[in-house]
Amino acid sequence: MNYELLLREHHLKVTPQRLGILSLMVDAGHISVEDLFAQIKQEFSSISLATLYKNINAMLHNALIKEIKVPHMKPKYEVTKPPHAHLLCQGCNEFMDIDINVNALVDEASKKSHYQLLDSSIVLCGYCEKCQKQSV
Amino acid sequence: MNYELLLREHHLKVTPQRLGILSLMVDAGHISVEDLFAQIKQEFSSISLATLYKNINAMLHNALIKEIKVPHMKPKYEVTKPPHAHLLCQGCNEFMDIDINVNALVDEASKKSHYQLLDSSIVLCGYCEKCQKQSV
DNA sequence: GTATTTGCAAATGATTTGCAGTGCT
DNA sequence: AGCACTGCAAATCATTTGCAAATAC
Repeated sequence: MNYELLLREHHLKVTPQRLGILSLMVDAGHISVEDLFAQIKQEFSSISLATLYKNINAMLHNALIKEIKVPHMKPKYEVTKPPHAHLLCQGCNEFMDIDINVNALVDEASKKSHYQLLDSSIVLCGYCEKCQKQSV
Repeated sequence: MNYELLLREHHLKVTPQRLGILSLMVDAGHISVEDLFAQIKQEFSSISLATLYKNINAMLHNALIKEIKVPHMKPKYEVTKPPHAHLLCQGCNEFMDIDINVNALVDEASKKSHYQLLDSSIVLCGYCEKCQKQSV
């Protein structure tokens, strides 16, 4: 993925810190501020938390990235993708996208409520295959 | 609703503060810590924020109530109900339950992922009928 | 060259903790 | 009686802000 272009398309100047943030975020899929800071410090030992927060906010503002609020966890951030749902394993904390038909749900909600729906935030919680077996 | 019984069933002692919290939470449907504190102070002028937080955490721990994390807003709390979805209007901040078929979505996700799914957190965002008209 | 971004330090805001006194069962 | 709950004050943690120096365009 071309992160320079991605930043320019969203009217943000290209800086090494921002390229690093995007690259780590894409690699991780979803990442918390804390984890992102720990990882990016390995590349830019001088980066400050304030810079990280400012950049996350700038990217949120331009919808380059999206904040996902997860029950009982710190918020996570992902580079914006088409509507999808998330799965959280309460055993091992695995957190992943799942490709299911979100549209059907949104359409139904829209019809019933007469809302014009633009965005969805869906997290399904439970236990992954591995953790189900271990908990027996 | 019998709040005393509800507390006892969840192994929590009955105190006037807790009865007040539950009553306000049920009346509001969903409420933030801030709003809850403002409202409960009218009844118990001496209640402290620390007590409110401790009680919310105790009730969360026993699954008497549930935390709902809403994009761009402070978390809200509701007394536990059967699985459902939420609607948020980005114009007027109306926040409400919507009765749609969450099961279909959960089943699909479960089949695809082999997760055992126990809980869902669903917020759909957009504009209510009124706000759609006003924004023209 | 100008405007924006960075990194630091300090400020703010939200939530938690420790403790002494009070209330529930 | 004994343990849990309350309220206060202080502590902690996450995030934001102001500012001077550095960087992007």
